[in-house]
Amino acid sequence: MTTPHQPETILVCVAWPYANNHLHAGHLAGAYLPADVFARYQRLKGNRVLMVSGSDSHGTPVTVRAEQEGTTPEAVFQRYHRSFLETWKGFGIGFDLFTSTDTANHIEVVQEIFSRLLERGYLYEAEQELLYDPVAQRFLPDRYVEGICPICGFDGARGDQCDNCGSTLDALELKSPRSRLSDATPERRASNHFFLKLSAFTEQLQAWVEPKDFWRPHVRGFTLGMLREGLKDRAITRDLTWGVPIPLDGYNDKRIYVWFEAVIGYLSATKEWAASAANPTRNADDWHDWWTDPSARTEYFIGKDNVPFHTVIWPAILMGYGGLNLPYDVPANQYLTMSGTKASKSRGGVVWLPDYLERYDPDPLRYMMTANAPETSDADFTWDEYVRRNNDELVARWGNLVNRVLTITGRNFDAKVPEPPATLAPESQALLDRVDAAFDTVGADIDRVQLRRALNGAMEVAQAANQYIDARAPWTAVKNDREHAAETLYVTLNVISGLVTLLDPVLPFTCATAWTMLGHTGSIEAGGWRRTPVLAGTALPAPAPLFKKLDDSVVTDEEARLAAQAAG
RNA sequence: GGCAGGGUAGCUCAGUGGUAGAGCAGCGGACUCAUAAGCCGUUGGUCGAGAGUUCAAAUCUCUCCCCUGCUACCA
Repeated sequence: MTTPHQPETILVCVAWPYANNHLHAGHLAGAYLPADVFARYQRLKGNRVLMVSGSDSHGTPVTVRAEQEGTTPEAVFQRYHRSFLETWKGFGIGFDLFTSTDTANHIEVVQEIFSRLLERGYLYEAEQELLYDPVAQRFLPDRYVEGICPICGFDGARGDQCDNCGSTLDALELKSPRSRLSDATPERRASNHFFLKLSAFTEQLQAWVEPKDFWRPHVRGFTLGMLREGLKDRAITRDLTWGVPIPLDGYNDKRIYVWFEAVIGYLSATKEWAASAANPTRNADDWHDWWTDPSARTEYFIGKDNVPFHTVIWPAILMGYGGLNLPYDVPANQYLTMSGTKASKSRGGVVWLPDYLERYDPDPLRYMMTANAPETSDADFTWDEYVRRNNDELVARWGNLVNRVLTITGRNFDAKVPEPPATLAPESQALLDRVDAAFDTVGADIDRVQLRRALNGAMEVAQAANQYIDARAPWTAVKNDREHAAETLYVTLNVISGLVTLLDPVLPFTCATAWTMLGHTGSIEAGGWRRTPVLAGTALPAPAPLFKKLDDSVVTDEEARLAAQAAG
């Protein structure tokens, strides 16, 4: 039983992936999957949801990859942008718009924000001394410089940090510095840049974050700690030619840098969507509904490495600009580790998503990553656990429940939903009540982005249904008490119907199949966040298993694949 | 070094003041509709270490140890 409610307006913002490589399992677990589960639930609930993100086409990694391949940043970005779109399709990540930072609209929005912040005195120009690679003819970010650590003497320390002793460094301190791009010795050069006056927002940010007691402890704690230490102004421009141009004369060789510009993508994507054919009203001003109506919720799904940009820098930009909604929540996930090691685009040893889809179905990975999501601490992915969850939980507990009930009904009741008695037995009514109540509890969990708990709550109902069936043994009753069996199957089919909707946010592909096997027409989403009743007499199509049981050889095969990848 | 998160059964993890929990693995049992799945029972933990507060602490305070991440020109 769900209570009627006013539809909410919710913007689901998801991190913008660097378009410099394919996506791996860590991306999915960290941001894209939780965002999609959340958005699917909100749509089922009848809320007005817009889910946006896009490829980050700028940034050093894209440029570096292009140089390594002897091609252009545009070509690199285009290639991986297409890969991302395929990945979303394959895993059912339902963006309303997945654009990129390489659009005229985005550039316009970024420049408008830049100009207003400059006008208001939140940007200022100052000179800074940087390392320049004379061979590659580029200024070097700290981490692209290597040299001898001034603290421990380790040769191979990066400009930002020494991997040997863990010290935080300034690239200018390194002894015998060399560029990681060309091996050349970098030279010092002064350059003028625009700085964002973050220091001006410390108190305002503190007052904003302090009451957010519903934020995840690691997100809120990290943010408050950072504010306590005090914010330093940051340069938001770079000496580059690939990026958003500065909207002033005389800065042709400089660009606005990604960390300032990419977060603005949430706003520019909303504007792009509003003006596009995807918006039913075709009213370009609709972006206001998500950004200037204070009742709208904006939720940001990101990995923990992205927290400062979404709880400090982006809010500061919004405060400086004025009149736009600040983030409601930033449910950042921790990391997904691969058999104990951190997933990394560069280091390998990861499960690449396009590769996964060539061999397996999307729902089992969606399930596994929701059940074991890195919500409070890092979570480990192992193929052993993947196979176990698939076989024990999806196949055995849930898929088998559907299959056994549909099979018994098909064989004994002419493939039609049996007629229940006028009054249901107490245990029958209790089970139906339990499913209906789960819509409130599971829904509340998803709304707070406690997806692990939500999924667990739904799966407990599946377990209760198995217990109910076992206790009432319809396979026996069908021979000596048909009415008893009819009641059991009628009730269980209805419980399954509820479970299909409860599980749909996590398992959209298999739930769509199960939905039709229950004789329902239309979409699950149209049915809403409630148990869609299965009516007596409805014809049931022939059932088929929802999930495939996986052989243990999957574990050894995939582990060998990972090992080969890490070695090669 | 600083900051943050975490350290609970063999494994993956719930559990923020009131007699230690789930799933899996192990062991035993009853059933047989179902992808040999499902169900019942059971073995197993000095809740990282120590001290403190309390009638009572996994849960609050302090110290220490270990793991992970961040430390702001990677985003």
